Amino acid sequence: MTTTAGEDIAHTLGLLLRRSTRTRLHARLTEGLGKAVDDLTYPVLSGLARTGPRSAADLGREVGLDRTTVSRRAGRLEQAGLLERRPDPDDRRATLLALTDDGHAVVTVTRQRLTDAVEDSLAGWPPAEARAFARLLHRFVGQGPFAAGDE
Amino acid sequence: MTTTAGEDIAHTLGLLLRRSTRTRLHARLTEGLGKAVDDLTYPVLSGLARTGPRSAADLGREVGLDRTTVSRRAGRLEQAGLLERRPDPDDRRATLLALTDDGHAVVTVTRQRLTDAVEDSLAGWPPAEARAFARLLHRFVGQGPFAAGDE
DNA sequence: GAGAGATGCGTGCCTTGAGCACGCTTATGA
DNA sequence: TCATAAGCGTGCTCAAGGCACGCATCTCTC
Repeated sequence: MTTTAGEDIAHTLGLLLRRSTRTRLHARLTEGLGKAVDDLTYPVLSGLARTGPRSAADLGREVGLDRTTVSRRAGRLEQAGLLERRPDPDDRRATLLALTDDGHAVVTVTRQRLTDAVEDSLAGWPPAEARAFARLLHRFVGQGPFAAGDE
Repeated sequence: MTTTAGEDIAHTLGLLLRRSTRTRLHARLTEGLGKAVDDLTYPVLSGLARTGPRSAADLGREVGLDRTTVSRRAGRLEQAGLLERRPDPDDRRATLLALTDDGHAVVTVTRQRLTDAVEDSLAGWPPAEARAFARLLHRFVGQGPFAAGDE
């Protein structure tokens, strides 16, 4: 049976986005980093790594969660020593969430593990195909049905 | 700054797998299909569509959920008329979860919407690149760090 | 400079969802 | 025929999310 490229890609994306696929990958990437780093709390770490210290409300707006939810997740990471709360020097009402050195290390390790896993799976590929795939994937995700755009 | 293909792909995958990305896509694909079809219950529908009628325990094993969890999700879909419970003709203890015609329609519509969205985003691509991307993505997901393999 | 409204955060409360344990029904095998 | 296993529903408990309230601080206007 013939399929169009769109059908084929849609089907493959379905597999990729499946919950079981994601949780397996997440478990693998964060193995041994402590139980505080789970699929709920890791986005807090990586969100802070991306932008530097900021408030729970700000981070919550980005990820679509209530600020109290972010704050409680941050609390678990704080207990694990991966994150600290510091008073905002410019606003004494505000509290900034900031990664500790250990917190940065967790993000670095996790990202490196993903990169390693990807490179392992590309090991047998002709370098030109790997680069072509990287380029096409980047373009697709940037403009595809996943781009934020409208909200 | 130069990046390897692996780094680039890993970074792009990070974006793709982000929760906000997924929930936005899910909302878009299931819009107007009734509130019973959410990100928790849809996998029940698609799981049944994939294999035909089967028990909650069986489906739960596949997706890594307790049978009671699957059964309760199925209950919501049943109330919405998307799914029905039928006695297993071969085992009077067992109950099979089976899609109704409406349930099949929901899965069909959702899949079609994903295909359409993908094809829209490929509209400006040279057909050869689209086909190449489909092929490379399929290969990557099949062998990459996402493949089940070890459990 | 002072007071009113706005903004930021923590905490209590309620709802939802997940999984476990128990009990009942039906299969299976000695 | 009876003991054991297997399947399912339901009650219970726990974790997590969001809302609302209260308090502290900021900002703007007069």
